Amino acid sequence: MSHAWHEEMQAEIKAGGRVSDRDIADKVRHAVLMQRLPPGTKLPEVTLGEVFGVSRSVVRKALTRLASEHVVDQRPNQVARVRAPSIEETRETFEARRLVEGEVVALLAGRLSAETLDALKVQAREESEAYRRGDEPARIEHSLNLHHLLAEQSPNRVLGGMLTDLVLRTSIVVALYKRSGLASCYQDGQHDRLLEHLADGEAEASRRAIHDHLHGLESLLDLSPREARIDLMSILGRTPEQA
Amino acid sequence: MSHAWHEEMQAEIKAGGRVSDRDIADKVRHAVLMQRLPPGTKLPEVTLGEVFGVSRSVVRKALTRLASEHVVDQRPNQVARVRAPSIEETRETFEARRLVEGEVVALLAGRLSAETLDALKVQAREESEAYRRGDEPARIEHSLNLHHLLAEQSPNRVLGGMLTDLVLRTSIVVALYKRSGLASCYQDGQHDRLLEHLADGEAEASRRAIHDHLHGLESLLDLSPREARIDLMSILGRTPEQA
DNA sequence: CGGGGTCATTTTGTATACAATAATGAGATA
DNA sequence: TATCTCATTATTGTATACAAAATGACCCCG
Repeated sequence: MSHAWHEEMQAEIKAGGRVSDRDIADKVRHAVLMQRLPPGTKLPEVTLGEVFGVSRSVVRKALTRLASEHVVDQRPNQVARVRAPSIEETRETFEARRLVEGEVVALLAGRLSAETLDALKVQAREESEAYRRGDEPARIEHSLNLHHLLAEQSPNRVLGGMLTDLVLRTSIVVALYKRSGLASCYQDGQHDRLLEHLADGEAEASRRAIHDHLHGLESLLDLSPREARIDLMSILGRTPEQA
Repeated sequence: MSHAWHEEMQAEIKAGGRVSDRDIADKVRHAVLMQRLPPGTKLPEVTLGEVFGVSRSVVRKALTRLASEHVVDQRPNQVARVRAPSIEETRETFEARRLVEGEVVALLAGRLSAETLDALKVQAREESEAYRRGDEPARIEHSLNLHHLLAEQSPNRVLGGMLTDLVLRTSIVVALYKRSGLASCYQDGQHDRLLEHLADGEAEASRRAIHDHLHGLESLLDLSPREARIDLMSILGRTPEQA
């Protein structure tokens, strides 16, 4: 674990009251999303416990939760690590998300209340503004909020839950495989177009918009199998940062 | 928890060696599927621990795992219970499964090896035979095996994992909402038809076959909202069996 | 210089003790 | 008789101790 993140967490802890396993999971998940904890990072139970001021029991539950979300790799008798999905899994995650999110927005088209539509627009605008001023963390945050809102609003809650999971997994692999040159994966206007179709009640157009959006996002990644960055890393045992 | 199940488990434990949280989760999951543990059944940690001869630590992990699979309801400071999905959730689960399993079989059409195709046919035949001789538990087992095989063979492993989850959840609600008069939810020949389309490489026909199969299955359930069996049960605090 | 094995260290797995919270039931009161 | 209160009990939440396993370093030997 990185020392910067370490101290940041401890500071936050002092302020608040007790921390639950959910709190820990939230913080770790967020750190992974923000690339503060790169894939392969070890997450020893005692260390995490010290960071958050709780015992291993609570940490273990948090790690188990994160493992069920595919954020962390938890194998028997081994320290948990931030997961590093393969290139193949990345493609499959995108395919799955296209299927599920496409269906969700198709179901959602024309059914959104004015309030939620406004909330979605706010996130889209904030995202675009964050992009313009070069604030990538904020940009990611707002993009995530937008898709998370869509998942929450899904008339089909089961599909909504699956979508929440897929949005998380997609974000992780985007952070992992983003072309090194690229500063951001922002695609101008795509969210706005989706929102228009949703407001107009055009189910199939909404589905297409999401498909295009996700295909575009995937195409911004470096998924060339030759390099096999991850495999090399794990094979060579190069662990980004230890506790 | 029922006493019959209780003793059965203890007997099994004596035979085998140590039990892991995964073992416990497997056994409980299976019992739920087989309706040995009806929805709402309390699952106190100490009791389960005694049954399986382990301490609460292991039981807790097993319960957490089952909760992430939506088999069990685990709320803070309350005893875990076998989940009782609502009628609404039942419909949504079926809808989600149609989407996902439809896509999986479409991807799978024409890509199955002769061996797996044979394995699938074996399960279909065994299911039909179990139905004919009135062995409902065996019938369910083979039907589950068939769909589980499909999920495992999915070229897209992410979709495959989601399908595994949905097959489980569907089975639970089928057990819950099966029309009381019906002895079985077997639909003659539907699995065979699907297998034919898969062998012939007809993706869209396979998708339709699954859709029909699942619509048919759903129509065999008693999903009339007036009765609201579950809600009544939970409101009246009627707990099927205590520990 | 490299391979392999042994031992100390680290880390997880499990059980248990105690604290905190929720469920239960008895008894008093209207 | 119904209901409210409060003590009792049952159950989960958390921390800790010890066992088991993996890790890593070191040394020996080829």
